[in-house]
Amino acid sequence: MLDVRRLRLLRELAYRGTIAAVAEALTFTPSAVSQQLAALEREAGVALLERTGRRVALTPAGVALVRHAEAVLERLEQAAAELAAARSDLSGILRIGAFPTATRAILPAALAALARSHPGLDPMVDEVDPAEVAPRLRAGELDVALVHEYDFVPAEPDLALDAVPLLDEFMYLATPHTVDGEGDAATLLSCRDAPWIASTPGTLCHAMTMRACQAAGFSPRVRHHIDDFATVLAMVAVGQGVALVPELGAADPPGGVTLTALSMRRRTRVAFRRGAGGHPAVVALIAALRSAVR
Amino acid sequence: MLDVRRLRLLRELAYRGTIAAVAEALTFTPSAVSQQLAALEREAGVALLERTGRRVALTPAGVALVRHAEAVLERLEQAAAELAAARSDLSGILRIGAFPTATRAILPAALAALARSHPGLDPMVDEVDPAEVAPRLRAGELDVALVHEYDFVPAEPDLALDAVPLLDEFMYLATPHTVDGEGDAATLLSCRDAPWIASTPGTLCHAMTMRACQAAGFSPRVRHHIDDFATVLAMVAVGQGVALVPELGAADPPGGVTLTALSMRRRTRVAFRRGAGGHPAVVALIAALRSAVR
DNA sequence: ATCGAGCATCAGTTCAGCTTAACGGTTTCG
DNA sequence: CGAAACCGTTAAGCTGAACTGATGCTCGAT
Repeated sequence: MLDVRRLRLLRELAYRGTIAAVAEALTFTPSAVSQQLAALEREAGVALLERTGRRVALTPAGVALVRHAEAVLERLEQAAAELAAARSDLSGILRIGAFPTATRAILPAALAALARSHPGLDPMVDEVDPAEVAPRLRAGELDVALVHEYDFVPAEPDLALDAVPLLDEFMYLATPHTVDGEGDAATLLSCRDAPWIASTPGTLCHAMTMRACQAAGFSPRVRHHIDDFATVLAMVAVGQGVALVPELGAADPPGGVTLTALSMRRRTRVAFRRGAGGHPAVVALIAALRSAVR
Repeated sequence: MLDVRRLRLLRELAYRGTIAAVAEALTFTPSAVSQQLAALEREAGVALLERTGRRVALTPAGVALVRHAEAVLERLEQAAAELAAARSDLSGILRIGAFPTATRAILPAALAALARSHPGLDPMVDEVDPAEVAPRLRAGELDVALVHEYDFVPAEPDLALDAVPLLDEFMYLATPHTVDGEGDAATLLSCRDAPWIASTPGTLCHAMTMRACQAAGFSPRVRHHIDDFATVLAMVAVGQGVALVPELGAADPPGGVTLTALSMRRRTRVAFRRGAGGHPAVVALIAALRSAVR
């Protein structure tokens, strides 16, 4: 019988590309991963890995096996969820990943609701950029995560993960009040020469600002890199630049800031390992999140 | 993550009912099985087994988990089959279970065809009564098995196994020639007072004879217990009794025997572990069997 | 040409899981 | 009603699988 732990390593290799990365993700040494994958190949009787240069790549047989591994792991996840549902007391640790805005705007109310409905559950929050969510969910470092995607930065689908929608927001262009008034509403293009405030490079929000401007036909001149939208708005208010902010980040704008709704939207979803959608803790958290965003 | 080896033990327990039987089937000690199931329960966090008297029974949660175990094991079987199909050379041992008549009437030609088409494959035949096939397939002691079922002895469906039809035969009533002729054709009922020849008690064929007679309204007086149908017919020929024989067992009847076709049928099928239907060795054997029965 | 990154291999160690042995409870049979 | 057979559990000890750490090799980049 094929060893499921080894199949898990193979699946992780399919996502991460190198044995070293798999080892780091699952807190093993590369040596252990290499040995286990070699054992899997011996079991399989077919080459699963191809040594290309100093890396390894999956053979077609390896890719095919990964698909089976996904299915098996999904079903095991489902079984675990059902067992958890069968337990009368819902307790234990629930590791939640969330992007900063959600941590501030949604999670407090959601965790309060969760504590009321399921006092035995022990939520642990990690601030994680959506770009890093998928690997950490797969690796089991997180159980649930809040992620978002922008019109210009669609999330690629992940066979190992599943998600349900939570929130659908407008994006706003934040500009400082000008003394003489602007007459027309601000547009992306009208800000092409203004200094911009974006998030830290490498984050999804940073990519969103860059691509939105590029789609409007220009490359923004970014002066500040700031992740917290409240801070961003404060900077906009004092004329340090313009910025794109989502509805959640613009809930309580300071004076001196004009918010112009754009047609761009941001969709927030709750992601989890495929098969874990029936887990009572996941169900409970989703319910709490929904109640928190009304 | 739930341990699949332990899930396999749980599934086996669902079929066999006692830990001792599971241990024997998988060649462990009862102690090992007990320890592993205890570990599984600890992992699950829910009671899976109920101690009732000196036995154990599955709780509802245990039954539910077995369903997941079936699905996981099926998918693993499928993955193994696909890997085998990816191998250029089809080699290795193929363990075949067959009931005696099939061993004699079908397998020689089938194995010859198999050896021609796949010389690298190493078939090993075990004579196994259909009643014992299911556990041995599940336990992995057999890879493929020829089984049959009679109208009166339907095989109960097994979630862990799959099967494809191979052969559909008439059953014959074998009676000795009488000197004065019988006028009418013999019927089951006309033989109610004759001595009967049946198979060894405990086999499917034995059950078939008993139930067919009971359905006709009488209880047969069994004088001989003989499994080989050629021998049975020889005994019928010398007036030692009457018997029910399938078409395959009556291919070359000796003189002195009258064969009367009945409306009863016997269906022969090829069984294998669910998910292994795509295994190239299984596919090859089924093709060889089909060619052997024309 | 040299250095770093990445994978494979080997030896050593640790721990999960097996066996053996012994015990307690339950059913069955004389 | 007592004894024996059966079944499951627990404790103790041992074996082997799997992980770590060290070493070597190959490829690619500076």
